[in-house]
This record gives sequence, C-alpha cells and structure tokens, in this order.
Amino acid sequence: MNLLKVISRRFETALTALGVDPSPYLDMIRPSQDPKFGDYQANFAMPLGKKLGKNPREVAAEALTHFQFDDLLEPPEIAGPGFINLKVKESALAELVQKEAGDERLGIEPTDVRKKYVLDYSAPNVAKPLHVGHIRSTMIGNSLSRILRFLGHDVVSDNHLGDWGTQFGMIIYGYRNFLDAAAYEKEPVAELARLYRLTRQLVDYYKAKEEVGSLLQARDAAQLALDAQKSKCAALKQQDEADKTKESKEALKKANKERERLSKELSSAQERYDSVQKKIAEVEQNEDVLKLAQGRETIGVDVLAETSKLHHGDEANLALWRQFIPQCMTEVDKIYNDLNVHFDLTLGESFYNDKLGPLVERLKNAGIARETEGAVGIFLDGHDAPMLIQKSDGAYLYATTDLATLEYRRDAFKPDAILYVVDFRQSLHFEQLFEAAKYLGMGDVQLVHVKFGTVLGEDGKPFKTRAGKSVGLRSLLDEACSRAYEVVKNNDMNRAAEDRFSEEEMRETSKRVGIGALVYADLSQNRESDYVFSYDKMLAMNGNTATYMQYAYARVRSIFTKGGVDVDDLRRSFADGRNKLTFTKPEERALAFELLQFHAALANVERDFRPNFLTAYLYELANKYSAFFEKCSVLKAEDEKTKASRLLLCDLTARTIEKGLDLLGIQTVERM
RNA sequence: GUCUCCAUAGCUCAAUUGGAUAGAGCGUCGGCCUCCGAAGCCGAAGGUUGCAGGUUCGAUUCCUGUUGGAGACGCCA
Repeated sequence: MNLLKVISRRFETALTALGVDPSPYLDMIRPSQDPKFGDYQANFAMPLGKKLGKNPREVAAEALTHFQFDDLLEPPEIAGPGFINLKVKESALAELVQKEAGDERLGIEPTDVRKKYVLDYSAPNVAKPLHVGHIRSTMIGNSLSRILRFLGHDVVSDNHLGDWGTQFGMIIYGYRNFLDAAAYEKEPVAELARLYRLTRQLVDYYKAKEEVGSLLQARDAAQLALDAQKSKCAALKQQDEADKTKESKEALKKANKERERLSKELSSAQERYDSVQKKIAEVEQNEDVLKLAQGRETIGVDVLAETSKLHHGDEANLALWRQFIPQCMTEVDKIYNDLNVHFDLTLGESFYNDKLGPLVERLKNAGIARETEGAVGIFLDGHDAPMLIQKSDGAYLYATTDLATLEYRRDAFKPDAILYVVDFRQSLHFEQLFEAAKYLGMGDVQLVHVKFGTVLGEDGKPFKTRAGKSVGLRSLLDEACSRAYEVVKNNDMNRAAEDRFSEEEMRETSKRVGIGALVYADLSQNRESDYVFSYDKMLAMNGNTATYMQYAYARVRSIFTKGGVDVDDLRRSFADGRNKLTFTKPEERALAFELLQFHAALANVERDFRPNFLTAYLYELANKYSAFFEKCSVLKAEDEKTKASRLLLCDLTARTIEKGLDLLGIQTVERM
C-alpha cells in the first residue's frame, strides 16, 4: 500500500475541484522530514497562491474544503506560510498495517505500468580475476534486477562478458609458449591466470622499452620548462616588490599559477617515466622472466595476431578458446554464487562476433556510417569525433559490439528500456551509443546509462594496492567472512554450551554477515559518487550496515522462539478479528508508520535506479524497531491483546527486513 | 584546448529532486545490561553546504562566474 499515492489522488480531486490543473502540484506532497509536522506534508499552496494571486494559507484552506480525509487522516493543519500538515489516524494506520501483515507481498501490489527491462551489469573480463572495481556494477545491477522484478516488471538480466578481446590473444600466446603442463593439469584456472599475467608483463616490457626514451625526454623537457618558469617567477617577484602595482601583482600571480601547472606536469611525466622503468626493472631483475623475454621483441604484434586469428575463425585458436572459457568462468561463477547474483542470460561479446561485419555493411549502405581516414565511423550530431565502428585494419571495436548488442536485444526482447550499469567514465561512449541508436530507429526504447563512481584508494586515485595490483574480489570476500567469523564466534562463546553454533552454522552465519556487510556498504552509497575504499568501512558491522538489519531480524526471531509463538496462528488471529493492532506507546506508532513506507522506498529506487534509497529505508526501519524494542516489552506486555499487537509488529518488521535485504541480494540469519 | 561530473561536521557519506531548525555512521565525551540479544539504546559536542553573485515566498538542490579535485575526448574496452 502506497499511502502517499492515495493521498495524492485525493488532492488531485480537491485541486481539480478548485479549477487548477493538479499535475504539477502532486509531487509537492511528500513525507514530512520532521515528525512534529505530521506524517506527510503538502507544499503546493505557496506556488499555487503565487499563481492565483492569493494568500497561500487561503489557498490551502480552500483546497482542504474539497479534500476528503476523515477515514484516513486527522484534521489537516495549515502551518507557516501555507504548509499543509497531515497526520494519519491511528485507526487507519492500524488497519493498513494489519492488511500488510496479512499479505504475502507485504501489501505491495504489482505495478499497473508493467515494463520490459533489459538489464546489463557486471560484464567482467573473464580472462582476469575479478577485482574490487567489479563489485559495484555487479551488486547495483543485481539489486535493481530484483527490485524491478518484485515491483512487477519484466526483467531480462544479461551478463555481457568480456570473453573475446585481446586478453584471449594473451592467454593463447601464453599457452603456446609458456605452458606449465603439470600446473595446468592440476589447477587450470590458476595456470591460465599466470599465463595471462606473464604474457601481459612481457608485452608491457617491450612496450616500455620502446617508450622509455621519449618519456625520459618528456620528463627533461618538463623539468626545463619548470626551471625557466621558476626564474621567471623570481624575476616577477622582484619586479613586484619594486613596483607594487596592480599589473605587477597580476603578472606574478599568473606566472605562479603557470608554475604550479608545470610542476604538476613534471610530476606526472616523472610518474609515467617511473612506471615504465618499473615495468622494465621487474622483468630484468628476474632472471627467469628475463630469459623468457629474450628473443620475443615482437610479442606485442604476435599477441594481436593470435587475437586476430581467433576472430577470423582459426580452428586451433577457437578450440583453445572453447577450452579456456569454462575454466575462466568457474571462479567467476563461484563469486557470483557467494554474492547471491544471478543472470537470466550470459551473452558475451563472442556471441556477437558474426553479427559485426554485416552490421557495418548495413550501416554503410544505409549511409549512416562512412569511411574516415581508412576507418569506418558514424558521425553524430553534437559530437566532434565520429564513433568508430571499424578500425583501418578491418577489426571491430567496442562500439561495434555494443551496437550489435543493442539490435539483438531490440529484436529478441522488444524491451521498453535497456539499463547499462557501467562506470561513469564511459558516459561519453553511452551518449554516442544512444545517439547512434536513434539512427537505427530505436528512438522509442528508453536507454539509460546507470552510472556509478569509481572505487578509490586512500590517495584519491582509482584503487590499487601498494604493489600496484588491484585488490582481488576473492580476497575481499574471504577477508569479509573471516572478520565476521571472529565476531560471530566471540558472541557465540557467551552463549550457554548447549545453544552454541556448530562449526558449519558458524561458517554459514559469518558468510552471510560478512558478505552482507560488504554488499551493503557498496549499495548504501549514492551510486554516482566515488568512494574511498577501506577494509574497515566496507566490512564494518555496526552503524548503518547490513549487520544492523540482520541483528534486528535475529532479535525478532529470538522473541518468537523464546515465546513459542505460532506465527501462522498469530497472523490468522488478526485476519479473523480475534486480535487487533493497537498503539499504547509512541514507538509502536512510529514503527507501524515506518512499515507502511516500504512501497514508497522501492518506488524511489525505481524512479532513479538507486538502491541506496532502499538501504536508507531499511536503516530507518531497523532504527525504529530498536527504539520499539527498548521501550515496549513484547513477551512481558501488560496484557495478551497488547502482546499480540506487538508480536504482529515484530512479525511484519522481520518480514520487511528480510524482503528488503533479499532485494539487495543479502541474506538474513535466524541467530548470529 | 573542449566537454562532463564532484566539492556538505575532524573522517566517510546522506539529504525522497526547490520546502520549515541540513541528517547518519565512524571518531570524541557522558549515561543505560538481576529486565524479550549491548552487533543495541539515550544524550552532548561538532556546519557561513568551496568562494562570489543571481533567480524566488523559500536554494545544499536551479542559473552565471570563480577556485580546487576527478574523468572523458576517432582506430583500447
């Protein structure tokens, strides 16, 4: 039940009766930010008063004469410049909450504007291990998929794997040249990862050797420029001290700014130089690797050749590729399993391989794409550079696959909307892609780049460990579980011996708690902002965390266990009128009202594709429950009626938390 | 050089899209377990929302300028 919607509809009637078009004003009815202003507030009287040239308070009063409220609300109050404060009647509130408690779907009716969504998320490059950066796309997409489904939409989730790029050229090259057959026999995934890293290292090595000279020159040039600017600044400073005019001051300021810019340029040139030096040193200081490097000056083009052969249907390379893919996927799938992530489809880039050539031909023939400097591109309105869809060597690009994917999805699923849960740095690419989609006649499909920010290290740069390697998702998950294990075990020690967890229960519990914390930490962030990675923050277990909600849930469950409550009978007793929800303390009412806001929270998520509206709601709910828990004894309530009433609030709270967490991909535990 | 995004408490982040006194967590300080689970609760301190203008009944939110940070910008994905 979305109470706000009901109230909105009634105001729609009231405003229409006033003779105004209600549509722009209905959004101005919203939950109050402060309980002293009631439960909801309507803010339309001020702009409306302005428009009608009347006193806003009068407008409010007039609207209220047409507003039917007495079954739902206390008499509305007009406050301040013309705010209308609304408070839900206790009897109505009790009735609504009872209804939700008796409903499988917690009172949330499936939407009446059912849409078909294609949801594109996760999309890792399967040749490489997943790292911390992959968690955002994966978890945001996964929770959106669950939420949209629950709201009644049709969702096709598709994992657009990177299974066809240069990385496979690397692995194939590595396999042909560096394979340790015994290791491959024993642990194929680890060996493939090693081959990838080694080949990559050697490619980088020769590239670095090629670049090192010019990078050194660039650094020296930057140094010279900076030195020159420094003396210029010194001269200008002397000048200024002598003249002390406005002009001399300006000139000095400008020169100093330029000096700062040059200084930054120098450090970035230095950084680039150091980075290639390091790559060279890493190879040359390791005898074994150096030996492998010798005589492979052409490894860069050789790797590309392997990739190209694969793309052009070379049987030997295709056979290797078919052998590698499932091996690469075992580890990825294991992580998906741990994270409670599912896909309806997994159509990687390779799936579109044979569609690329014909697509480019069609676009050329239709005059949408044309040749430019040997390559083929689509020239788009509002963009200087064309979107290239074929390289001058004939190879296809990212954009080509994306266009082919777009067409395939249009034809296969006929979606109303396609959502791409992808890093914000690809904004421009999607702008171009969506623009190009119009040329393909897809103007009626809603295309959304659900963008998210970068995971940063403590230095404010995209996250890397000190060794320069990104934190693997596997080790992050393991760390999450082991930290949770400590806490769970510590708590368990305080229990009576006969109540303690078995080792297996302990492991399962700490897995749910640890991974829940990790997932929640990501989803509770506004997806558009970058965030700084920290183990302590990602794996925290108090405050606004999944653990807090899981804890609230476990406390409810423990009341039911301890009280020997038959939940089914409890629910029935309200349905058949034996019991009735009543509020004797303010904490009960506050909790009941919060329970009613679940639908609105999900609607907010749907509007902006932002799961953090749901986490914020769950936190608020668990918070209200904690206050209720402190102030209202359940099992030792004053009388049986109050006890039953409170038990129902507990039951609905637990179910709402469980459902809410489930929609985020997080599991609950009965005890923790 | 062009374009995009960001700037909120000591730190990390919110703020239901323009609403009333800007909220949490962590950290700091002080209270609360003979009482359904203290992974909790209650309270205190902490803010010129980067800066300067503008729009209006009302601005963290919209506009202009400015400073600082991040990112993207035809043959990578």
